[in-house]
Amino acid sequence: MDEQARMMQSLSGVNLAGLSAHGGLVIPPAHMHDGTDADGRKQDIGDILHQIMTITDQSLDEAQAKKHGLNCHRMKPALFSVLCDIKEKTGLSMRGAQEEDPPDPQLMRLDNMLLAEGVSGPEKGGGAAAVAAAAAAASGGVADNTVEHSEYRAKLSQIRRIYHTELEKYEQACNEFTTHVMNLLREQSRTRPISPKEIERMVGIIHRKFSSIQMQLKQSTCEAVMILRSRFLDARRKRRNFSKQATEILNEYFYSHLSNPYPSEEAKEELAKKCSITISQGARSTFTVSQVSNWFGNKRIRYKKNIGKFQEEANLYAAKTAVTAAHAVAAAVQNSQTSSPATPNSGFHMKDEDFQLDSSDSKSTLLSSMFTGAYPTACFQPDGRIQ
DNA sequence: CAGCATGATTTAAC
DNA sequence: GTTAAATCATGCTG
Repeated sequence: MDEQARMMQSLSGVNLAGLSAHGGLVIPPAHMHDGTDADGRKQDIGDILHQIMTITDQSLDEAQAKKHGLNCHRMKPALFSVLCDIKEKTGLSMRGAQEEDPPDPQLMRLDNMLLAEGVSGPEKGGGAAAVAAAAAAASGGVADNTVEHSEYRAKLSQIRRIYHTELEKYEQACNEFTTHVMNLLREQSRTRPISPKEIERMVGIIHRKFSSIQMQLKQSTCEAVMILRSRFLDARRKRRNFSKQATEILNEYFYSHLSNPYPSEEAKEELAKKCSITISQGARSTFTVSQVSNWFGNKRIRYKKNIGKFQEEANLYAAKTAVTAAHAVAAAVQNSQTSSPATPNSGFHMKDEDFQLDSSDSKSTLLSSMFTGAYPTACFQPDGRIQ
């Protein structure tokens, strides 16, 4: 502990004779009235100071004996209070520099992240919710309960455990060390002037040191979580094919709206809802609108690029839709009503000008094809010709 | 393992 | 904001 050495250094520089001028201290006049007497006292004080200064150079037993001697010295109380006063004065100048420092922004960032990831903060309940939220956010709102997800959760709780045990260890070590230092200082305060404020300051220093170690722990924990996230929750890396049922629903819509395969926002929501309901092995528990958009975007471009390849699929779904439509018509007829099963929306065209379309609705095309025996092939051709 | 299928992302146009 | 188009990265199959 070089605190002691520093103190001694500061004390050694104190010229007791100049104290009144320097530190505003006044040696009691009783000791000053006689020059010889004052000289003797000065000599005495110098002697005491010398003993204090050299105490560290001596062996433990010797020092102990010297300490005891000094403690019992008749000048001790007076000198002690003088030294305390000097320290108080010098302490004033350093107090300004060592004021409460503002919370470290870096540490705050780390804390916030750990809290958001569910590593720090409340146990399981809230933490798990935060994890689920993070997972959903990472995979574009898809809160799937897949195998990887539970694996992710397991790994995260492992990180969490390590983090907490380490944190506890640090806290314990910090407390132990603080107690130790405080005891040491309290013990020392019997022989050298140590103000409570000084102890407080020392505790602050220790805590800062330990919190910087804690910050390293938090930093590496954050890194671990980031790595885990990128490995498990990056939707792009962990692409999963949609279930057969979901693809079927989407394909049905696509081929029955081949002339205008652009579902509205409501239609997308409807499709997303329908696809979410479908359950099959490895299926997602939710199906987002953006996934529907992605699917239609991919489907349109891929269909357009190679209509021939999709011909068979188109026929298949056309037949399927035709059967459904036929049932609908049959039901309508049976109800002896003349209303049409579908509302044609004519006069549209593809976003791409090259794909100008016929004015007939896909459903009416399908219905008429049922009776002619021909399925609609492509409603839009790559060369832009109307079919 | 190669090659194709497919969901997601990026970029640029509107 | 949506979209087409290109591209990426992974899943699947022979």
